[in-house]
Amino acid sequence: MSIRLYSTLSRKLEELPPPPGPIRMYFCGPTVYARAHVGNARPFVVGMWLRNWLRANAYDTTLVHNITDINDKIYEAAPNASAKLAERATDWYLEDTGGLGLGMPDHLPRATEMVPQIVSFIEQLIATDHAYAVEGDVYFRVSRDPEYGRLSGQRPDQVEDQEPNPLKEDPRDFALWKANKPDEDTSWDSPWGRGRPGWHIECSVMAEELLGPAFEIHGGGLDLVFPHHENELAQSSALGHDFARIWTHNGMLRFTGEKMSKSLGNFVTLRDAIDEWGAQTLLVFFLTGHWRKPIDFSDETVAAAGTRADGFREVFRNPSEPAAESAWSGFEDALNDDFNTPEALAVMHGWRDHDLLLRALRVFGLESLAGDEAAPADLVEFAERRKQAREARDFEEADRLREEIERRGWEARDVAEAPGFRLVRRT
RNA sequence: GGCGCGGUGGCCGAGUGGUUAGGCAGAGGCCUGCAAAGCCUCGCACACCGGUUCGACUCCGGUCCGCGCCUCCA
Repeated sequence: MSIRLYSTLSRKLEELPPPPGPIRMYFCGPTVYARAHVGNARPFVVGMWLRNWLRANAYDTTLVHNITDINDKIYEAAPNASAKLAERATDWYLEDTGGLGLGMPDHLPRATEMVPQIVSFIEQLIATDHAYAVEGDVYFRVSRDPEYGRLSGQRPDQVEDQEPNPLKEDPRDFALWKANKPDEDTSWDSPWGRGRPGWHIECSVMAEELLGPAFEIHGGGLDLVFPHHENELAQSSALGHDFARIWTHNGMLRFTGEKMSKSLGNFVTLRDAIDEWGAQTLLVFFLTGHWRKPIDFSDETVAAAGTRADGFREVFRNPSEPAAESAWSGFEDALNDDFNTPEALAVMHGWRDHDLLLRALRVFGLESLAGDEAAPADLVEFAERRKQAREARDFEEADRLREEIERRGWEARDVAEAPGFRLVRRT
């Protein structure tokens, strides 16, 4: 069975070419002006998992995940000090996503590293009449693109009115380059004067610089379909580039009934979530929902994911039972069919074969579930004493020791095999 | 107003025109000094109303409800 993914652009499942591809992927990363929240992690996680799965299937893959470090948001958050904030927030993002234990994408380009390429891209758009410069700004001419709206389904004439901007020929036009303003501490030289790139152009440029003018998959949050991705597509199409063939948009993370977002204030930072629940539980949590659907982040749903993670750990504490030769295909089919992780999880729960389970967990960066943490020496000693107490039928002492161990966050289990007990970290 | 997604058993969550999803929680049992873990057993679920069909949770139409985008947003 070949691998298929649902594409927003075609509104249907698209088949990937056979291995080794190549499959080049671009997943939209964050604008760095604050600590990332759990919802921001979803595209990162989905992108890394997809790359893992493709590699497991002998694909040659390249994953680009950008850092947008030039943006209105950053200037607003730190007037005259945006560069410093962007740098710090970039470090946070790398640290927090790194904490998930999934490794890193192949490239993490930053907008500030590609300004010359952005300028040259804009020059080409002007030269072909797809853009126009006015008073130090440059705008994309939406009316030149008869296909504008094909990704999002938005019709330009139906888009709600925006704040009027007298410099624009048409209110739907969007900025490619913005003239430097008083509170903005970063700016670059350009044919149109000092200034900096607009929002969407950096993604077109970073993607094409690293992946070429035509690549396989472009991912990102569902909230980026319009206008961000629509505009990326318009910019690149204007130069005759195919740009991305398959557009994957992950569903939003919901928290307290609504999309988790900084502007609504209903968010939990990724770092806090990792501290509270652990990376493994968080990853299993993401696994419980299909990537395209919204997923609810709540104590109940995350705790349930934690219990599932425990279930997998438990499998490795018990002897491996070889699975049928066909066992893998259920897992494979689930992931090949639009990367259906809830279905894949269901298949995995039936497995008692260590090698097989480990192979599957590896796809999701969860191979660490296979190894138990060693207990502190003093707890091992408690467990030894508990064992002796039990042998002496001093059950009061034995129970006291068990409670002591539990107070320290561990669980004492009596087992038949040597040494007669097992210490398991409680999660 | 425009574009789009969804409503499945206590909760999460796949899926299919007619056969068990799976997990979490809960009940009973085996095991245990008691536990824990594990194993076994247990749930007449598919928002509502019409229609198509021999038969629909699954297809079509409508209604209600929820969510996302149209403004910064993963």
